[in-house]
Amino acid sequence: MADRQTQPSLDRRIRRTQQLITEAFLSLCQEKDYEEIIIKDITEQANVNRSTFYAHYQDKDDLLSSLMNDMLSKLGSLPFLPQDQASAYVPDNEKPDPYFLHLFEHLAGNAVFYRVMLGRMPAPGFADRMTEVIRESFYRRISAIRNDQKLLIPLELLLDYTSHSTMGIITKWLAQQMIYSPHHMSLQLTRLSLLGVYRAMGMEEH
Amino acid sequence: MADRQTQPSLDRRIRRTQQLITEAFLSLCQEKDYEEIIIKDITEQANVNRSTFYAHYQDKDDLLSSLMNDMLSKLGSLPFLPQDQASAYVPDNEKPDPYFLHLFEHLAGNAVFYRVMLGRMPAPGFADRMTEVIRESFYRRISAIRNDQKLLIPLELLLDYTSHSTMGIITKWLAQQMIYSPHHMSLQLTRLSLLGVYRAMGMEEH
DNA sequence: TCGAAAATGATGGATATCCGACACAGCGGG
DNA sequence: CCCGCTGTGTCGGATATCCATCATTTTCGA
Repeated sequence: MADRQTQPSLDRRIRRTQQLITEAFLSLCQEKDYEEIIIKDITEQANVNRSTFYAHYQDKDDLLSSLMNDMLSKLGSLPFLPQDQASAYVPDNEKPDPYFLHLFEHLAGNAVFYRVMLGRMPAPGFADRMTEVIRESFYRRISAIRNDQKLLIPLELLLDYTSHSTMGIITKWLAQQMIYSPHHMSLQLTRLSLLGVYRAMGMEEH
Repeated sequence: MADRQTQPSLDRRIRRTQQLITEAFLSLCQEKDYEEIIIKDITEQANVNRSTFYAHYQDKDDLLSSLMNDMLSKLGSLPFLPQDQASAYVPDNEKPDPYFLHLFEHLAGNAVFYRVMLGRMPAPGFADRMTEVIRESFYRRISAIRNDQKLLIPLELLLDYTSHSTMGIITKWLAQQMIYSPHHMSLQLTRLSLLGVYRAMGMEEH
């Protein structure tokens, strides 16, 4: 079950059922404490037979764990480049970093999930794991553009700084019902990065 | 297939599939002319296998016809009384007639359907059939409260008058994106009725 | 603490839906 | 007119999901 999202030919029925279960679960998480939610609630909300739930998940904890793993996997796979372009990104005050754009679009498209995990619940350790995934993405970003030169700031410190600041912005944005668009948020984060982080990473400015 | 809505124990899979197909179809009707819509479009939009479509409907026309029949049947079954009350309604300037409230709630809950049928398409004869269903409801309403007394206005005229005026209000409301709530609309229609129609029907005023 | 009710986990048989494929019809272009 | 492409209607076999049921566990109130 852990490789679910990597099976492109998955029967549409499976995908549909899992989507129904996921949405029902997240909806219930918005109304009830996790411990209060029972399987019967989920399957009724999802309009799915209870035995079907067990065909996909072992129990409620497995569902939660599966959702978190799936989502963090997607989060960690966000591309650094625009979808229609192969050239490297050059930092620019008027154009959002593509990674940030993908990030906020991803978050917006899964807002209920992230709001529940980071807010209402919150899921144990999820925020930490998410921060780590973002940190890892930044690390891969830096590795792709720096081979030998010495950073202006110790790498570990830089990664901690950027991942936590990014998480802070994200959490606030979600809590405030995403009143700014993903494009706006990614542009602001790009500008904040241009104040120092990009330079610390050794990226040339536009 | 014609008795679909009268089968309370219908397998949830069937209900779910039909709902998916219905929503996909209506969504496409909002974007394309009816003649341009092909079965393949519908099943792709619904994320349902094409053979599944044929398990439920003979063709596109059968789908449309079925939707119209289902909806008009529901429209014609709207209750005259509030859901929590068995006593007769006494006309009152501050309380909406329960029938009107049910009517507008029903319309609001199925706004996409009605907007497509009465606006974007429009479906041949649908408006006339809908008017007839509403007219029939008014007729049943009058029959329930009048047995022997003579109406102030010929019955046929009264029914034509009220059904067409109701339809006019409904069409305008849907076209204007339902900016007023169902409660508001039903209260206004009640007040309009109090200006004369209820009296013509022989109802005592509050 | 006990008992009843509710929830769970599992199972067997039925069925709705899936996929892939085929024959056919319709359409547009050479 | 022929050909290729697309959509349709149909079909057989596979499978995901359904329902009802049962045994067990958990929960809750007296």
